[in-house]
Amino acid sequence: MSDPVATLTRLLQPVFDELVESDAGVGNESADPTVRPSDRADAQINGALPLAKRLGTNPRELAQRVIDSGVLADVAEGVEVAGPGFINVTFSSEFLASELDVVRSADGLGIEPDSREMQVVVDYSAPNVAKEMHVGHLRSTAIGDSLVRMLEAHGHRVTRENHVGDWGTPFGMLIEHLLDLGETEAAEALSLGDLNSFYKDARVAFDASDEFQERSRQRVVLLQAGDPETMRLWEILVDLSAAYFNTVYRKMGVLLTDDDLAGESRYQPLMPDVIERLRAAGLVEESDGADVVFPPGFENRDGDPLPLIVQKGTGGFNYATSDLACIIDRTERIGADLILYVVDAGQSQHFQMVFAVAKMAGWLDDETDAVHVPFGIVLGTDRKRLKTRSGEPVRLVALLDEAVARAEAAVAEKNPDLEPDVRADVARSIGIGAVKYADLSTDRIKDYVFDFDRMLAFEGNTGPYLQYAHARICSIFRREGVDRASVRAASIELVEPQEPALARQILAFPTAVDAALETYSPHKLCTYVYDLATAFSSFYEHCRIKGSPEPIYSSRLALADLTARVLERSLGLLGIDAPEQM
RNA sequence: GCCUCCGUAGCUCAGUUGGAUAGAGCGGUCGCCUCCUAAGCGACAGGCCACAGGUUCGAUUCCUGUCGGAGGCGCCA
Repeated sequence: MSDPVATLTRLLQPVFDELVESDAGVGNESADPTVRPSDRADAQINGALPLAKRLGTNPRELAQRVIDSGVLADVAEGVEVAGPGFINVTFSSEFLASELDVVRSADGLGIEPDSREMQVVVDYSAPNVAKEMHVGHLRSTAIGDSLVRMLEAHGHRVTRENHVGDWGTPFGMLIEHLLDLGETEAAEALSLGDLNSFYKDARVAFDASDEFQERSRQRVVLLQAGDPETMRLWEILVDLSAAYFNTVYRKMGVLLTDDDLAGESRYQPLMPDVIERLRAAGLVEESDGADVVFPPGFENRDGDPLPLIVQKGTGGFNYATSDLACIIDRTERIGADLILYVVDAGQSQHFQMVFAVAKMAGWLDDETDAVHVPFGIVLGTDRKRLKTRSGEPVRLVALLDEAVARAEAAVAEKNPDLEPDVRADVARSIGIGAVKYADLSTDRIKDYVFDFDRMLAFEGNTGPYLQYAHARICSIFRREGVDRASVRAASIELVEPQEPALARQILAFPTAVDAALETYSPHKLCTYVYDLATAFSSFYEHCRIKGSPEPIYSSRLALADLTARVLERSLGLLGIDAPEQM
């Protein structure tokens, strides 16, 4: 780990251990040095206070003993005891420069693979076949995509699973509507990406005609029986929808492909086995005609035990059964150590119950964990759930297209010299990046306000600001006629105050990724990148590169290059492009 | 009624597993382009961290309660 704050912790841990061991009376529980970034110095060591309490000594004296150990001499140029016993540390420029040398020669820019390589399954996106993707799918897709990228960067094997809704009673209606339209006409309508009207028309036909309803019910029976002709028709719907989803995914620039499709239909054959195994474990009870499992600790509104229904009174299976089948499949076939469900917060109790039952059945344990990664809803500027004027969900593509169009207009205005085809690419990167960044940059558990003006304002904590910082650096090298790779061996000299500040921010990169991954919160990485871009902008204003004498000139170019690499990598982990000009 | 999540500057949000004087951006006021992209930088103003207790040397952070907002609560997915 190249982060100097982490290095400090590593250096100090033996010192704190020694202090604990030297006092027989306090047990051998280790003491955390508690090193934190500080606004009064580069870092502050807080661990002396609680330890002094345990040892019954004066905290300032203890802090002085920590300093007297001498371990800070190699990394710090300023060390002082402050307040009740804090130790303020200012890193030496030489130490920071040597840490930068380590980072810039490493592919991971400081990121290192986890000691335990895990097989992780990430369940995200999950649109419905023959239904339009809307804002609700934006969050799951963007957050899941970023988590996948971060997990892979940490050396884990990641299986993406797109749990599309491709099964269930609505398909009787959809297939009958397909037949009524005629296969070729229906195929044309669906391939245009107009899934909304297809679904709605089917619903209208269903509501208007008893005969249609009856046909639909018959069709569901045929579908569940695996009737070949019905399956063929069903596959048309699935394939056309998947093709449409792919156009959206390509537009968004996420990793999902057809290989990641793991629809509900895939788990249908596994359902009876779920019931059998639950029965064998003695977990199934009969309640009001349904087969259920009562996980402890859940109650309904009357205070009675709340069941997870695994087989309906009609004999059919439901969502819970399917989720349990998924868990079995993912742990036993894929060998998952960890399963992430990037699904809205409203499903929280459902997942808690499913996981509880899976643990009762022994499908999940300490070695194999399942985690619900919940997120809040997208609000309009009126603070209500984002909808169109007519009250319908906003189509995701409409949202993305408008963001790109607005970005294109802004680029045309701010940088009219850009070649038209370059401009289109840049506008796409900016527009999509702005939408994703707005989604990823706040704590996912909270609802957030979707506001084009804000996310595309190109100022403040937005995607475009970050991309701008990166493009600016690329521009420096273009203007100077210097190849970026050529400065990577140059000696780095940190002179002006903005230079060590930028260095410290660069070195904090792996810590930021760790923190984001620890709680599956991409916004922590967003906060980091924003701080990095800010540190660079400040450096750029105060530390002139062009015309500076050597070795300052090369040093600053090296710092700029490294900043750009970390910016690009960080944005990459968020699934956001870093254009070279804008 | 029970459960979960949320409540921080006028607005939108951070706050790194309890640390000193709570930070950004937008909006407001004021500076900075004969100079590498001003899509920028610097400064000022703006706070009872919803409220009340508790634990602690120390609480925006942990616990309890109250108020306010959102969501969930047996055969939809």
